[in-house]
Amino acid sequence: MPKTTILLAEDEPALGQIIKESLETRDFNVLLCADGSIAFDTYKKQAPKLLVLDVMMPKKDGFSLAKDIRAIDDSIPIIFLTAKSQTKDVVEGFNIGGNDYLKKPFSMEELIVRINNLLQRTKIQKSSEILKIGSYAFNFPKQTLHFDGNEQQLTHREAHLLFHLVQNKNKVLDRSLILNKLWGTDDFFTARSMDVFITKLRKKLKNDVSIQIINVRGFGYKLVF
Amino acid sequence: MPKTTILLAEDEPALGQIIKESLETRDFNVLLCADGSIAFDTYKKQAPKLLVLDVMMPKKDGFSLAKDIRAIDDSIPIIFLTAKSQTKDVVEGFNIGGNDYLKKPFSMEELIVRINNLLQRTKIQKSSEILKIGSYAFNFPKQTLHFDGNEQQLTHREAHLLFHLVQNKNKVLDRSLILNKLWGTDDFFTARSMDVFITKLRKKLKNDVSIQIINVRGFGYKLVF
DNA sequence: AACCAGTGTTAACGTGTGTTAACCGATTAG
DNA sequence: CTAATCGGTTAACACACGTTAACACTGGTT
Repeated sequence: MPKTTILLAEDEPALGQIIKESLETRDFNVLLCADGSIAFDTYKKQAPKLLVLDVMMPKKDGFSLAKDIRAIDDSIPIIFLTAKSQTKDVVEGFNIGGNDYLKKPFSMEELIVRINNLLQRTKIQKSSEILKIGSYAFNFPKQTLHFDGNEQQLTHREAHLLFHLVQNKNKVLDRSLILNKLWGTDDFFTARSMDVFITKLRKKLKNDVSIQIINVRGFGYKLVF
Repeated sequence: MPKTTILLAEDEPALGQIIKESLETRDFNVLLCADGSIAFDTYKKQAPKLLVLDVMMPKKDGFSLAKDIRAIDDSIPIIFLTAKSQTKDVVEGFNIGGNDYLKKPFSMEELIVRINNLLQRTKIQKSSEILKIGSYAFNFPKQTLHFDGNEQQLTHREAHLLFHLVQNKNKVLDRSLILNKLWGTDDFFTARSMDVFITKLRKKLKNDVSIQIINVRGFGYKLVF
């Protein structure tokens, strides 16, 4: 079993090193970054499984970093570390999409417990990799849709687009967000391409009439069922 | 829209009452229980959506209670409250299957943020939220209006405007308020645009003559039925 | 190398939504 | 009574999106 990689963004070298070593004794692979902007590059290159971000850092702080990462990845668990004890910051942290929040000083054991808790949650989500969409069953890793005993195969793009729609069900999924995430750019052609895939998904989901992919003009799409 | 019910198990009456009242001002329905065994009975009878449990309580403590509830329900979010600051307890809390852990003293705002965070994660589908408007059935998430078996599709703007009218039924819905909320600005053109949508809604609701969107000159509109 | 099947992109055309404009009636202030 | 304002209604318009099909690219097979 390969080690789980954790990205740790902490500007204070001494503290960062201690946390890194502690986590490594627990069999994690730790990428220590001294600043948010370095962390962002490292994130893109190394694809860690979890982020531990200090809020106050030079150049790019933890909140700003989290915001950028959330724009392209809304499932990776994020834990904030902070010396601030104001509730305001906790609130902001959760609003950005952080999953947990630890006030300094904290004990290593507590950090480890929270890391394991979050990892387990995402593991459970992944193990129940079959998502229910109305009377359909959507197997994301296998890229299949089941309805009433029959299976249809989805393509890579179809599956990913549907996955994001499901994750944001009953919420409007922003057009440019998904374009940037799946296509990498948001221009005229990719937008038209996306329209084509929406059409394809609607066709493949038409057996259950209670499922709808609703367009919100100028914003994006909303999956409801 | 029914309120979300939260079960709060806290043996100290003064603290329990304060938390209860604070949560109630945030529009939660709170079941306050003075002990774990009472809480367990209440849980079974009332089926709350989330648990906030004090760890140290007479008769039956929070951990023991959580263990019993987890045995029959492994999805309900659990938040532990404790005066203990030992990491050992945090660890135990997560092991039992708690989702979050707050050390006393904590700020109410922080508790509320964590509650909302957990609820959002396990959000129950609001898609079954069907509002009745006279003899119409209005499904807001699906943007549909049902009357006598037939369905009409509403556009995004129509649905939102109608939603706000319904939420303020029999009350005057302020013009500029709704303009700012739906359009973002309140100028001549958006105001005329809104008039057009009022016309559209009146047309789509004309099957039931008892429904009226009444104009209050200079103020706004009132939906009555 | 030629072929094929599968996937995604581009193109072309059609449809729907929301904004703007124009014209009208109703209400109210002076 | 008259002018000014507000809202009601319809239609024209621009543009975002829907749909279909043709096209191009990829990787595998013969």
